[in-house]
Amino acid sequence: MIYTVGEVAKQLDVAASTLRYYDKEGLLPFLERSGGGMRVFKDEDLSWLKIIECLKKTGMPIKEIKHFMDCCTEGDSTIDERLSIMELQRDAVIKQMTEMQEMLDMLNYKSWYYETAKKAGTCAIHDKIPIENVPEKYHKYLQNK
Amino acid sequence: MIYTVGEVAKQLDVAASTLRYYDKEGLLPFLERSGGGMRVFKDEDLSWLKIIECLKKTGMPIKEIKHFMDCCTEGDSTIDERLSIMELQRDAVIKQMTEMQEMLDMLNYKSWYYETAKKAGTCAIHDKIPIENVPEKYHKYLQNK
DNA sequence: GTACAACTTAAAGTTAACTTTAAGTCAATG
DNA sequence: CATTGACTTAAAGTTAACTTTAAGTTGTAC
Repeated sequence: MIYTVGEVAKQLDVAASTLRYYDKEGLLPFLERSGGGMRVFKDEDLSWLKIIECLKKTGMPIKEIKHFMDCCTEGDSTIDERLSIMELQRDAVIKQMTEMQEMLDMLNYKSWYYETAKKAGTCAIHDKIPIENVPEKYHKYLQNK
Repeated sequence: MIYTVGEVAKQLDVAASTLRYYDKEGLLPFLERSGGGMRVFKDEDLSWLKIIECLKKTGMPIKEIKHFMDCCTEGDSTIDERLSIMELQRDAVIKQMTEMQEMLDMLNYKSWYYETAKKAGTCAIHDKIPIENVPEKYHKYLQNK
């Protein structure tokens, strides 16, 4: 199967203009054109778009993704570098997830805080709750004035 | 203890200009000033900065953070809304973490892919590896041409 | 073969979140 | 009380990642 830019955009839920922009920035070296100059996407190109999406979603800037794609085009001499790029990105994601978990913990505390305030009808309740009534996991968020 | 903008910037590892920008955008309604017009941060203000940081790191735009801070200033009549903001943000973070895990899985596959290519000296090895030698968890990334 | 929707390009515009600049003021030190 | 580093403001500048525009071309459906 082959697809136009609009069809691929719909499949991946991105704007067609975004795919054209990626092409202009050199992210899609695999892309071929029809006789009339239209972009022609093949099924295997969707795999490329998925790895690009993966790098983008994990925070890699367009220029670095281009560098990775340049390595892919260059061939086997860049295997080491590509492995290194993937490992570094994996480590970055693990770091991001660790931070996300910390943020989630804080949001859980804040949800508990406002649930408690809601039941009491006022945030002032939090000046009166004895520490032993605050779940242990939230102790680190309590202010030590 | 009280702190200047520069001291707080150093403590939280952000630029002082960023804190001034947040102030200008209305994110720091708790901030007081010295007689001479200098920003004065108190210890309890750091807790505010931490929740702002949490919302920011989980992708909330400045304008929405301002809205949350406006609610905080308004008082107990906004408890429901603040609870709702926290719960929605928590759900958003859970979604982000799920996606992150998928991205991590793909990066792990790609790392394996390039490790294998590195050992063989060529990416072409991947056309020759029988599917039973590909770890099960990576099967979903294999192209079905 | 003629509509017409979807494609093409280059160039300009948009948005968010800062960052920098310039000109001036504050506050701690010797 | 002068120096000096850190602060103040408003306004302009920066950057990334698109998005829109305008003018024109392609390809499919009737």
